[in-house]
Amino acid sequence: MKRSKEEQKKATIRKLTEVARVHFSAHGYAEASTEEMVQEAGLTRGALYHHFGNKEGLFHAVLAMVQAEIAQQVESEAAQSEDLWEQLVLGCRAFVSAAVESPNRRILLIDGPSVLGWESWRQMDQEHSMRLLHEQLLLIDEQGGLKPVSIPALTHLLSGAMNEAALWIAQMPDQQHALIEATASLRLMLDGFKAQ
Amino acid sequence: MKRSKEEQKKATIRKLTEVARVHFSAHGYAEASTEEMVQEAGLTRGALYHHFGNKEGLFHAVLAMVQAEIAQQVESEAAQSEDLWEQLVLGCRAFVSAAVESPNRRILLIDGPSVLGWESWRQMDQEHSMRLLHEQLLLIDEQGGLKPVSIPALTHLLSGAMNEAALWIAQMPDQQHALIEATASLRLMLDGFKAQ
DNA sequence: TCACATACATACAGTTTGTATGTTAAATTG
DNA sequence: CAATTTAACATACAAACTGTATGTATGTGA
Repeated sequence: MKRSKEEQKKATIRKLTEVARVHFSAHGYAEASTEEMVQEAGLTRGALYHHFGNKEGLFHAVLAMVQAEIAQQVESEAAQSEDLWEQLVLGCRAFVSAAVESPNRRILLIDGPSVLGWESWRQMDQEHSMRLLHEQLLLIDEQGGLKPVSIPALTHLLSGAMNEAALWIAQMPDQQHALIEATASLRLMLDGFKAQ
Repeated sequence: MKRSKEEQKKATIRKLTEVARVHFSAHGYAEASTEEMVQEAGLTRGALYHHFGNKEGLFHAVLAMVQAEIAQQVESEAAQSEDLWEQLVLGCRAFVSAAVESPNRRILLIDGPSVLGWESWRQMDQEHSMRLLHEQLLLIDEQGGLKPVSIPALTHLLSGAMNEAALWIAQMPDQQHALIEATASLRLMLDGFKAQ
């Protein structure tokens, strides 16, 4: 049984990120021990530092995975409608739903900005979910669907609102109901920007 | 020169929190060394652990100070108007302005949730700025000023939007202009909830 | 096939947090 | 007012953790 080096590498990276995702989301970045993670992955810390440089590098890779997953869910959910505005609402709800999930929440919303710094975190977001939000708002604006407003400012406000919504929902006893309430509020919020 | 123990205690706590606030906001929680902080305060780590229990306890005290300061600024700014709705807008702008400031931003918005956990952080917020926001929304609602909406959900959405706005503004080249744009967007956002 | 690169493992050093113990001065009490 | 206690620290130490330097084995290209 001899795997090529490339296969080996891919497998190691995947195993480590998967294990790390669990530890980071369960215990938080600071409390997640590199030693415990590599042991659970059947490796040593040598492998971690070889592939990711340091602990932060591993976290970065995990966050990238989370971001990509969520963005994909948002995109496919938004594609359910033909109407630009309805796409926006569907995408927003999909984002909140995905961000609430425990394998994502802490990594994406709590530790992400703290570990990588807000600017790095934001840049990653720009390449995933936030990009979708921004592009959608631009599309709507092009068709005159928005009141005159700074699109970047609006994008950030909405993004922040949704992030907080996810964290709020996560700790509510009835999450399903909380999601409905948050979505309703979000819809009204969006209405404020709609050109009549 | 003999100070009473109570005076000594107060002075030590104040000195430590002040130094810690600088270190936490400049380097972040994880990179702020307890040894460096107590040295700069002219003490040893014994004093820190005596008064605050651990590093997290010190951070908690610093964050409480930051929260209290900001809440006071929000409250006094909102008091400039008689109109409930205008008070809300003024308070929101004051909050963003205060949260942008570098002695506050990282501690309040980046490291706070990560270090204390979102629920503890949120609970502290509930006792300060967020309480003001929530009460103001309730007041407006009592007078029929709001569309039918879940006030808690709305409170969180707005709070999240403002937090993100502060982080966005902070890294813009022209912060003054960014604050104006964010405030304008926020006003539209609030308009979405206004009963006509 | 032979030199090299890659994917790790191992060993070690440096830092940092937290705790346990000691010390001094103020406060309390008999 | 003397004796005792207690609070505010300082000091010393243990444990954990990250990062780095080095070693090794295996695959790969010339």
